[in-house]
Amino acid sequence: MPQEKTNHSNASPYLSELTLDCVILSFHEDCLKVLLLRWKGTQEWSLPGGPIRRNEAVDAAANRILKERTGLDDIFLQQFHVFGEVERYNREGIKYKLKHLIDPDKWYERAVSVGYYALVDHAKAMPTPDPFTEQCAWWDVQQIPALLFDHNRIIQVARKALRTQLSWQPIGYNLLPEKFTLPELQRLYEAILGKGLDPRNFQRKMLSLGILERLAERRRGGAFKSPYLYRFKKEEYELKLKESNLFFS
Amino acid sequence: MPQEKTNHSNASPYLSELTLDCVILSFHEDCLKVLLLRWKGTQEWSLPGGPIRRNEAVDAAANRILKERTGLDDIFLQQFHVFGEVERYNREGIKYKLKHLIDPDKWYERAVSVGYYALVDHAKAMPTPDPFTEQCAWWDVQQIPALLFDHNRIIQVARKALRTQLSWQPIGYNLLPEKFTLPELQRLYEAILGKGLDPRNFQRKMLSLGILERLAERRRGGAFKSPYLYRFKKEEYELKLKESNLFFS
DNA sequence: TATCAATATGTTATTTTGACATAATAAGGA
DNA sequence: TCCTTATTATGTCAAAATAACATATTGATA
Repeated sequence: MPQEKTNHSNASPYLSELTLDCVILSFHEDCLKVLLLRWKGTQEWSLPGGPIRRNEAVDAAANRILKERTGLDDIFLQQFHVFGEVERYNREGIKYKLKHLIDPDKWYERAVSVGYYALVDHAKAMPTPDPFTEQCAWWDVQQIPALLFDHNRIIQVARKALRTQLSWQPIGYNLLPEKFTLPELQRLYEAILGKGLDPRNFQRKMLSLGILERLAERRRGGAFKSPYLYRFKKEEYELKLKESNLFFS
Repeated sequence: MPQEKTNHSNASPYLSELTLDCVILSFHEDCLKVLLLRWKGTQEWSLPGGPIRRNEAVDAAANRILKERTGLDDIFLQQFHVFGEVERYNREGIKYKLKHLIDPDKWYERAVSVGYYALVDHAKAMPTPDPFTEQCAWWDVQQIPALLFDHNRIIQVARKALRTQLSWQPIGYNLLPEKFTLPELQRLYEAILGKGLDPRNFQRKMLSLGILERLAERRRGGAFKSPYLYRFKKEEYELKLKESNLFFS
């Protein structure tokens, strides 16, 4: 509902008050990784993100950024929180650190940010910097440095939202390669939940969801018993994603 | 992460691209009610909401609007979705319907809206219109008319989010009076979930959460056996609100 | 005091969960 | 070729949670 105001036909093709930040997660070497960008001429890192075009839906902008930073399309991308504190964006320290890239006088007064998280296949993603940055790399979520803006907090909130999602929706479709083993899936769950799980109980629970298909193939190459390969049953998986209500069946 | 742009020191004290909408719910006569506003000189209804001040956090704005429309403070208010489609706000039909209130030339080009829901005590809320509206009233969620903007959809999404919340968090602290009976609580759950529940199973499950305290008092006045009154144990309730992870205990 | 409507309450079978240990296998090295 | 080692696959049992089900009690009213 609007307050009356002037219709300032802004020349910029971007919204000036709203941005988004993407917590893009992958799973590699048994660790959760998050994609970060290093700003040109600095050692300062931040989340991928950016402004929203005036003719672009917010969800579309999130998909665009995911595509630009990883080359990936058609990925499960979840809004999880709006970061709307007044001082989250415009802080003198940041302006100073980035003044060689952005004129401090042209800094946004304030930017509210919509947080998204995405889960992608580590092997398929092609990390790509944006015009302000010169490096795009995966960081172990356990070893993230101090980031620009409130991005450390955004990652914390995303991880909590992801843990919550895990409790009533399946996870893993985009995070794992098409074929994977149950121990791999278990390690993914352990990485997200931050704790170990019993393999027997894990298998029982996972299989009971009815979203996994065991293949005849096994994985070879390790110095150990060959594990079976599994694949998600796409339809059943999507169905579980949509359901979501557990209480009182 | 900003694109470089001009720092247009906007004269308006409000953000021009971001608004919020509040789905304020209460429970009365065994039905879920939602608070709606009727615009001056029209029969058009919409959700409470509005713009965000430039020096105000988004969550603070939601609390302000809740306070302005109901007189209530300190209520559980939950962000549940960002509505960011390009055409959701600026549609010719709406401009025309409201042209006697807002100059169509001064209409926002686009407004992204953050959706919040709140659960309030029907008896304590004082429905109060805002400057654009002349009536503020409770509507049964089953009987909502066609609303302005995308507000019907916003209510649908809010109700779904609420059902999901119900599955892993307690509900009812602000929705019910301080003292209430188990059948009342059950009817609240039934209204939210849209289905009947078995009273014996409901009681067992609710009591097992450890957030209810049975009082010595009973409610008098009905032509039937006096039900016991209960009260939420605030601390345990807040704890349950914070926990939230159910999967693999 | 009889009736009525709503409330309070308990049992059982089924399902789900959590805790727990061992045998099988593939590779690599002796 | 065989032994070692790391990893995977798998089953049982007790406890807890769930779903399904019906009746006795009470307070007001007629």
